[in-house]
Amino acid sequence: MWERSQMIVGTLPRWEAGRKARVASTLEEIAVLSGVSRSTVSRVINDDPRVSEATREHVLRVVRREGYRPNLTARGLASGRTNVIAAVIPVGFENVLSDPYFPSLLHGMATAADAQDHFLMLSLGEPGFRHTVDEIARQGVVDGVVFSASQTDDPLLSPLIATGTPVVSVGRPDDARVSFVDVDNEGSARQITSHLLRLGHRRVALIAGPSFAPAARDRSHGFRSAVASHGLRVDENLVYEGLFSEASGRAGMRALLEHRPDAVFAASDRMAAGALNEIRAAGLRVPEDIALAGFDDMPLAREMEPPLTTVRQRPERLGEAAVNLLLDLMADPNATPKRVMLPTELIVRASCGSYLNQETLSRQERGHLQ
Amino acid sequence: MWERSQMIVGTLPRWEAGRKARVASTLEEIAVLSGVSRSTVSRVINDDPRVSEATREHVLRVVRREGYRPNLTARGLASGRTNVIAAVIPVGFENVLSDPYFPSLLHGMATAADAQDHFLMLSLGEPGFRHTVDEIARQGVVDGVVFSASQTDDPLLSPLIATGTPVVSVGRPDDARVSFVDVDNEGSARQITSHLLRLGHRRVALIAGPSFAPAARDRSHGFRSAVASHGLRVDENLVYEGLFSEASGRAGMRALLEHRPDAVFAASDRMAAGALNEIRAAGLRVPEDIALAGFDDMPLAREMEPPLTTVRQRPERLGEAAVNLLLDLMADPNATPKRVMLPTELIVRASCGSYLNQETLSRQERGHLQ
DNA sequence: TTGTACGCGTTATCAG
DNA sequence: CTGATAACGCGTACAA
Repeated sequence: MWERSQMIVGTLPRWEAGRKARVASTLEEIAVLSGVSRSTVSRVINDDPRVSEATREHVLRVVRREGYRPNLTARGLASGRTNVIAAVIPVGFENVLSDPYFPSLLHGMATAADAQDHFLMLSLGEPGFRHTVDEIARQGVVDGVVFSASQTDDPLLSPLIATGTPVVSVGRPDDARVSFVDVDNEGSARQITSHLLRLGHRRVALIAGPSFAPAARDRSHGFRSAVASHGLRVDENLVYEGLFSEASGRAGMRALLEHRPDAVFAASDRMAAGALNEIRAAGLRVPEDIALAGFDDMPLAREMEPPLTTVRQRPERLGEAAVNLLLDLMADPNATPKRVMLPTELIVRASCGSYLNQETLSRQERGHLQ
Repeated sequence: MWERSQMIVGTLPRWEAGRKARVASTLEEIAVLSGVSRSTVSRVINDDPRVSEATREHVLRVVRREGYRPNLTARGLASGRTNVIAAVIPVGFENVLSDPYFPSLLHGMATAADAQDHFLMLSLGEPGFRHTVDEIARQGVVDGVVFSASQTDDPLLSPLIATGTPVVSVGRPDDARVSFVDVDNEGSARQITSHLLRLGHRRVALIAGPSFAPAARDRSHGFRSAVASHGLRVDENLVYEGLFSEASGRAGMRALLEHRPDAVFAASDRMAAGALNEIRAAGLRVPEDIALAGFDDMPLAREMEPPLTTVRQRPERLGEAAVNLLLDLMADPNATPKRVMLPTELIVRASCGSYLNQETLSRQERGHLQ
């Protein structure tokens, strides 16, 4: 049963409609008002040192009085730079909804861009859209692009690179020419897997992410490396490849249970959540029967029962780092591709059983819980 | 206990560094290549009818062959319009994280903007940021602004309006001069309250949103209007003003329980979730002892136990409508302020007890659940 | 129907 | 240190 409220389109009482504040709005006007040439005003605006302190102060006074702001379009045409960078987020809409990763990432990018006097243009890059990133780049509207795809061989990337526009990828892309920022997926996975092994677990299973995603591959490598360095063999029966989703985590756990793991590392918190449900459905307990660990430290991780041991990454920092790297690249056009790896934190909670160690728990609570 | 993985900055192997594809990139070049004047090419690009079919086809062929794209900066300078609109989202970062409202809204705005050949510039408008919206507008980088604030008397709004830039607000603002899009908060609240009353509840309580928010005020009015139209008096002991947050919902419910309500309408799903927790903590059941309804239809609403009866609004549609209205306004500069009200849907789930009516349940399931 | 010429507001390159 | 003046790439009256 449902009802619709109707759609209403109306008109508001007319006010003092858009009375535009009268301000001097061109270099020329400021020049006349302060009795110097356009060029001098331009120099003042751009902090060019070749201006006497006296005229600079005088001109600045007029500029402030008139509330003058340079027209960025004209500046862009003359200088060839627009001070606009694009954020391309070609991920399905579902993903954006289910997880605060992208809002955080965007927030970080917007913060860094603003701090460096740049503007951020949003491009979703979805299949049905008319304007693709490379087109936008070729129309000269942006000076550079931060590219954040879920599939790192995204079809939008190649044409974009071909335009010669500086690009930074968030997450390691397949194409080795592009600079990128990323968290240390492999090292982090090795670390959390080692944590499970040090707690005494010997049949540690892996619910991996999709192998087409570099991040997933890196996490799998970290897992294997940790198992090997503890002198164990990786039992391929204890490895399942999922899709980062809760459903695939659940399916993976169902498959793995036959092989009696005593611990599971899921390469995403969502898959860990699915695994937990399946473990419960099988009548087993976490962490008493099976220890569980995830990756991402989504809000979900803290709210799970028991709270999930996981790897914390900070999407906001990724966004900031991506923009800063991009601006570096833009400053030095023929720089070599660069990469920036951001640190992660291992967040130990109850799901892996280490809460049995009281000292560990209290340190954890002081530092990171809640 | 936690460990940090280290930050790594490295350099990638140098590839065929940024080989920029060679393309004809100005009107002039195209003109030469096709043996006509710049103006003619310009006319072709802009679909000016005053071009013979023959030359049009010829020029278009060259344009396509050369992969020419007009420089939007130059076009902007010449035409005075940049085809860029700004999305201003001056809400705390926490809000963006906790709820898919803003990602949805942005998605809708991006979709509509792209469909109409416009670009979307993101401006968070947070207190610490250097570049405020009005400044951006005055620098001529955007043709119009969609403003989506939580507080509708946001200090950014007045200076923005003073610039004369077309503005559309998402949600009714205090300032009557600005056009806006909104959902019918009052009508929807009246509808869901009536639903509770029709189910036989007589002591229906309200957990309202903050009175500084027009949406909250409108929902409160709708509630009161429904109660009155059922011939009842509003018991002010059964009204609590919260902050839309879960914590305030919980606090509100604690206060209301003393006055023995048999139903509660919370003006947001988050407050409803808080209320549910408090009801549980008091040893009462939903819907047997107290019926519960919310507003928003966040994903949370479907996942609650019991699932929450609520009002569905579609932030994505709001975003599309806002952009479309803005473009209308931009096309007609001295238009009067307009408003667009979007429909909502009453989503009936188990939390209000109407699941006792089997017919209602099955229709609901067919149409809207899952 | 097509071409000429000017203007949009800035930056950058020259002379002075 | 300052001031002309030429780009920047495109739109658009106006003329042809």
